[in-house]
Amino acid sequence: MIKHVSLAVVKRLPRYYRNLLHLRKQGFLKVSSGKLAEVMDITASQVRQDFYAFGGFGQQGYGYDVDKLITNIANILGIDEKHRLIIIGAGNIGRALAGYQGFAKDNFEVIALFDINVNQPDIAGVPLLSMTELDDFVNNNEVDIAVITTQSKVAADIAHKIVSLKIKNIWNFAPVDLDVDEDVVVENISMSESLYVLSYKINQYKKSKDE
Amino acid sequence: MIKHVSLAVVKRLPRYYRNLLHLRKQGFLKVSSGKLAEVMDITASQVRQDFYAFGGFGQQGYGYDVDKLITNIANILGIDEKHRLIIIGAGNIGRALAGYQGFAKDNFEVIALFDINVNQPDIAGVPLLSMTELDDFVNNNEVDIAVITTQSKVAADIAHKIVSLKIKNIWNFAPVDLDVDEDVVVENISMSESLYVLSYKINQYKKSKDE
DNA sequence: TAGATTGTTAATCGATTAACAATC
DNA sequence: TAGATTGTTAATCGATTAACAATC
Repeated sequence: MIKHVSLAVVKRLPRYYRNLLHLRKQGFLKVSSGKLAEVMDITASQVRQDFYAFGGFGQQGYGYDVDKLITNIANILGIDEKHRLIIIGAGNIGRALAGYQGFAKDNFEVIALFDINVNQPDIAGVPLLSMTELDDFVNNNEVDIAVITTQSKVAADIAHKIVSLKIKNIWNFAPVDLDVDEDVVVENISMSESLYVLSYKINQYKKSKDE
Repeated sequence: MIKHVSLAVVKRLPRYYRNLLHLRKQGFLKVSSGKLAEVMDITASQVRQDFYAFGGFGQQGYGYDVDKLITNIANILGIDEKHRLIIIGAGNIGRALAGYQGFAKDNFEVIALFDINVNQPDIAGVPLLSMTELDDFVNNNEVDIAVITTQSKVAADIAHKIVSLKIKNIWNFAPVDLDVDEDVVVENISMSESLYVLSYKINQYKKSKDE
C-alpha cells in the first residue's frame, strides 16, 4: 500500500507535522490540501501527492482529519517511540544538546554525555562520563542513537568505535562524511554548511542589486 | 557566463569546498572530476556539470587546479568576505554558537549576544547584552547577519524587529517558518527536523528487517 | 602526436504540477 | 442531489547522467 517514498517527501514531513500541531492548537479539526498548502507555501497537488505516497489519509469531499494526520505522521517518522541518545563530545554543541529540554516531547531522551575531559560543569540530569566508561555504559544500557559532537578529526574514529559497540544509528554534527557500513543509519547536520548557504544567498542578493 | 544555478548545486558547494581543503592538505595540486566524484560519492558528470554552471574552472586534458577551485568556491559562497553576526537568544544553542571558535576561519565574527536575561555567565570575548540595548547596538555597529536562537514563540517578533533595524540576513534556528519580505534573506537550520529524519530512517530500516 | 580530461549537448530519470474521475 | 475535495493518472519541469567533440 505504501509506495516508494523519496527523501524529498520525507524531508517535508517534519514541517507538515509542526504546522499540523499548530493548526490543531488553533482549533482546526479538519484541514484540506488547499489549506495545508497555503500554510506550508507549497501546492495543494504536492500535499495530496505526498500523503498519497503513504497510502492517503484523507476523505474525499471532506479533507484530512488533523488528529489522524498528526498520529500517522508521528508514526511514519517513528517519533511515537522512545529513543535513547548518548552524546559523544562535551564541547559547546554537545553540552547545548545535553541541556536541551525540548527533546522530551518527541520521545528523545539523552541518557549520557561522554568526553575525554570530565573536569567541567555538570549538565542538569545528564551524567558526564569519561570516554573510558563508554564500553561499559553501552553494554549495560540500551542506547538507540549516538550523537557525534566531537572535533572533525576524531569523528571518524568515534563513529567506528560506536558501530563496533553495536549502535547502528548516528546523528552526526561533525563536518565530515562518515564512511560506515550500509547497515548503519547516519543523518548529518552541518551548521557550517548551512551558514555557507546563507552566505551564498547574501552574496547573490548583493550581486543582483549591483547590476 | 554564469548560468542559472539551482539550489541543489549550491548545497553541494560546501562539501566540495571541505573536501578540496582536505585534498590540498594531502598534497594534491590538481584534481580530476573523476577523483573528486570518488571522494564526494557522486558522479564525475555531476562534478563537471556543477562547475560548468559557474563557468568552468578546469583545463581540458589536465583537470582542475585545487587552489583555483578553492579560491573560486570561497568567492562564490562569499566566505572570502567578512560577516559580522549578532546572536539573539542566549539559551543553550545561542551560547554554544557564541562560544564556537571555528567561525573565524571562514570570516564570520560574533560581535554580540542578546537576551532578556543578562544575569548569566559571560562568553569569552563576546559581550552579553540586554535586548533593550539592541537598537542602540545595531545603529552604532555594522551587523551583517542576525542569528535567531530564541524560543519559537517569539522568533517571529524578533525577526520583524531585526528587519525593522535594517538587518536583512537571518540565520534561523527556531523551528518556525518566518514570514518576511522578499528582500530579506533567510536560511533555516532545524535540529528537530534533522532528528526526525534520522528517526524516519531508523524506523524504515527496522521495518525492512522485519519483513 | 596520443592520451587525458574538460566543456557542452542530449538522454534519462525523478519530482512537481495539472487535470479530472471517484466518492464522500 | 450538488458541492467539495481527495485519489490517482498524465503532463511538465528540473536535475542527473551519459555521451562525445573540443582541446590541452
